[in-house]
Amino acid sequence: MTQLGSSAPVAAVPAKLGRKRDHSRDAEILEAAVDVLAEVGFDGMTVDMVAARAKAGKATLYRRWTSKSDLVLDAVSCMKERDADPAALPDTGTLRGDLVAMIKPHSIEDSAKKTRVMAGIVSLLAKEPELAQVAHAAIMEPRARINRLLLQRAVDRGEIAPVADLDTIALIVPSMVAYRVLMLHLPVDREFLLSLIDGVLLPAVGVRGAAGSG
Amino acid sequence: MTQLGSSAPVAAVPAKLGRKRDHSRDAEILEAAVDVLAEVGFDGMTVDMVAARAKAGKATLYRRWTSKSDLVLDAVSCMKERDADPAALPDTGTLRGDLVAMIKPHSIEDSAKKTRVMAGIVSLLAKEPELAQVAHAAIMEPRARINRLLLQRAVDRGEIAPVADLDTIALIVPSMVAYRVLMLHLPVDREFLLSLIDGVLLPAVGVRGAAGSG
DNA sequence: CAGTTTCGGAACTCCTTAGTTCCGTATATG
DNA sequence: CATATACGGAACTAAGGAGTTCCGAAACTG
Repeated sequence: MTQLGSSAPVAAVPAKLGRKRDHSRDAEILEAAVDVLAEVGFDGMTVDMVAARAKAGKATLYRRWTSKSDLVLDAVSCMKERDADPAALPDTGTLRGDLVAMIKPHSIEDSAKKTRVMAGIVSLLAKEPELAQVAHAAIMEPRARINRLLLQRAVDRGEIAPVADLDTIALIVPSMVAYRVLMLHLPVDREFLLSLIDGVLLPAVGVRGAAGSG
Repeated sequence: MTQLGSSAPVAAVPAKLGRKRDHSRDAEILEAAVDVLAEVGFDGMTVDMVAARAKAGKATLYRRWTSKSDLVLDAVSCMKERDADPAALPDTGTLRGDLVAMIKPHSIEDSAKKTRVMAGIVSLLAKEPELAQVAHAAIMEPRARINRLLLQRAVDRGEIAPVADLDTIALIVPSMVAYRVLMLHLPVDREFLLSLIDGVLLPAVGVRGAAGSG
């Protein structure tokens, strides 16, 4: 029945400390599953691949998850990090400054991997609505959430006019990044993200930047 | 070797007129393949499914295409219609009018199906660069091309300022439609498309529409 | 009306992979 | 040291699907 929530990784455990059910081992296996998923997709992925990558036996995987689908569902849902603390987000005083400050090599790499995972399960989503929800919540929504926050702060400080459709605006960059990775198979680099910010997002919210004039 | 270009559907043939190699039969089979692809994706699709849908024998399929991949490659590339004649595009005098005139039930349905096909092969694109190119050219590029044309006309008539990044702007709507269909599994209806036009695309090119005011 | 060709369809082979079982080993407990 | 538990790994079963082969039936050819 591909039931989720069966295992919550806890970490904060030194290393292998025994032969009791080791929940940090779960996390290692799930991480291996995510890696394989990103590389070959759900249908290209075999349980043996995941076991090998995690240096585990296939039996171990089936002791912890009931099926391949169950494993993948858990792996995807565990990709969701704690929501970023709003106080920890950049606060440069301008919307553009905040958006640009979000562009870091680490976040680009992270985003690319998440998008590749998404690519690996896209064809499943139609059949598995539960996975669709979990995947979106874990992979796509966090970035949109941050964008909504930055935009709302810009509205609150009067930098931009109130936006009618904040949810849609916040999806511009994630959508176009996903398109570029999935459909075009082009890399997402700093330059591309800057062109989205300056050429699409900021103009769309009424900021006339250095790019627009002709 | 998954070679393409092996069959060009001709149509313009009354019906079954003989036992010579019937190229309109190719088109029927390819259409069946596209339908199945849209419904279950590449990995969910079996050659038997396609044969059954086309009321053909599996042997017939293998007489015409060397492999499942070959069949799919041909099917996807045959989805590309002739490029729309620029003269046949709407010409209402305003960019918004042209964009809205492009929203027709037929085109919405067509776009949804194309996007579902794309979803069915996304995970393949990483392994099959040839398919990636063909799929993009057949499925995604035509719509972007139309958008580029409409935008360029608006620039030419002085309605909007010259756009630095026309290619990117033309991808806004296709990207966000794809995102909505693939990731969110929400329907793409007229209302959503209008909200993209008025809430994202037109603001991004500097048209202050009726939607923006708060 | 023979001869030819392609057809639809069924039966078949072969391979991959999900899921199971078994076993020797390593570690913690007492 | 004896016991119990979970482990990694390998061998196994079962099912599904790609690709092949064969055959009787249709329909064009001449």
